[in-house]
Amino acid sequence: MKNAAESKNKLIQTLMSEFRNLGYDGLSLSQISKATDLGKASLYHYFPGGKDQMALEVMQMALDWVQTEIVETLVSDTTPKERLKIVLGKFNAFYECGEKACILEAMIASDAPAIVKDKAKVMFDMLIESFKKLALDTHRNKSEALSLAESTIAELQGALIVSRGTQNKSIFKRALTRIEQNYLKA
Amino acid sequence: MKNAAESKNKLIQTLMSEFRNLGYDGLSLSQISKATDLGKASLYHYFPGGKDQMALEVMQMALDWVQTEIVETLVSDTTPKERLKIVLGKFNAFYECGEKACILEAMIASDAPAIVKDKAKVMFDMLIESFKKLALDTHRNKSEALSLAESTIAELQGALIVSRGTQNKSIFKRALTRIEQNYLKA
DNA sequence: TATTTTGTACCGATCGTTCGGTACAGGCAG
DNA sequence: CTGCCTGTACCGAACGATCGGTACAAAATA
Repeated sequence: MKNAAESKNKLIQTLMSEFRNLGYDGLSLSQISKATDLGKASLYHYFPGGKDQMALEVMQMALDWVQTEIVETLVSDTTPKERLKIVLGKFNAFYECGEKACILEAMIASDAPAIVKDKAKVMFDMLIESFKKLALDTHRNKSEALSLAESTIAELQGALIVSRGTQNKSIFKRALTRIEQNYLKA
Repeated sequence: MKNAAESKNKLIQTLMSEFRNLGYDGLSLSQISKATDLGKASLYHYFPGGKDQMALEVMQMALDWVQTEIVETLVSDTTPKERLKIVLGKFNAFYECGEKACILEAMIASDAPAIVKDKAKVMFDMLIESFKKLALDTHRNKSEALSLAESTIAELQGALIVSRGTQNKSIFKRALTRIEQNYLKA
């Protein structure tokens, strides 16, 4: 059945949304059960490894998304300016203009299992590495490129937190604008 | 007794350290009991309001620190360059070169009580406002000053997360350097 | 019928919290 | 000085609730 993989995908997406809202510890199995309209038995049918596996599969889906939507775009063969614009648009959609938190931050900040945090580390490294490549395509030397890439990811993550904390999503919007300008200038 | 207030201060500092590590949900009363060498019942002597009150008093201490150490420095009468240097040094010390998380982020990311998150919002607003004043003292117009201030706080918060997530504190160090340069240039 | 999916009823552990109490110090009356 | 009183500091034990997780049989689907 083709529908099986699809419905599990939907399931994981729901889990991701919940984890992003509440973090690893903050999200209980009862809440998951409500959010997914599945009894605990059903949840353990799909995720025999329990909560850890749920978090891990959520992270794997996030990793796949980063790989196909962000990394591949950033190393594609269009102009740097265009690559950046596309990627920032995808971020804006994924974070819903700054209203939804980042799953990486949600896991890093809580005391999620080490294996989950390791996935987050891999993703951060991937992101920095691919933004560094972008920066290298805009007349930067290695050191400047690294700094610009790190600045990009940090501003993104930071803006999400501050936007959320102050309930002011224009902060996130301005951060995206700044990131774009950082690559265009000089 | 003057000693009483002092020991409670120490107590709150310990709580802050624990909350920063694990977030609101991740930190249990049993862990607090161990970390403070106080029985759970004793904790309710100091904090009749329970865990909520503990988090709230931690946030109040953070707010006082922000007010006296950061805001007051940023609006003092030395040169902008010097004010910035002092403040960044204090951040670097407080976050232990990027190894310790921010209490604001820890609370915002978890599902802490609304009253706790409100305190975080106040602090974010204070921080942005005072960095904006600093930016206004360096030939910026209002719009640029706001953007620079938001960028400062976002990079700070973001660098903390990325540093922690990748276990690479040089990321935090470079972020501080970038922040400094952002104010010095243009 | 064979397999996948689910509801129900549980489990031990831990959650945040409260109760009933002890130990001890300072103030005050005799 | 003695004996009593009161307040602060603290703790062991237990509370009800919920945690993450399991066993198993009925139900749905193929």
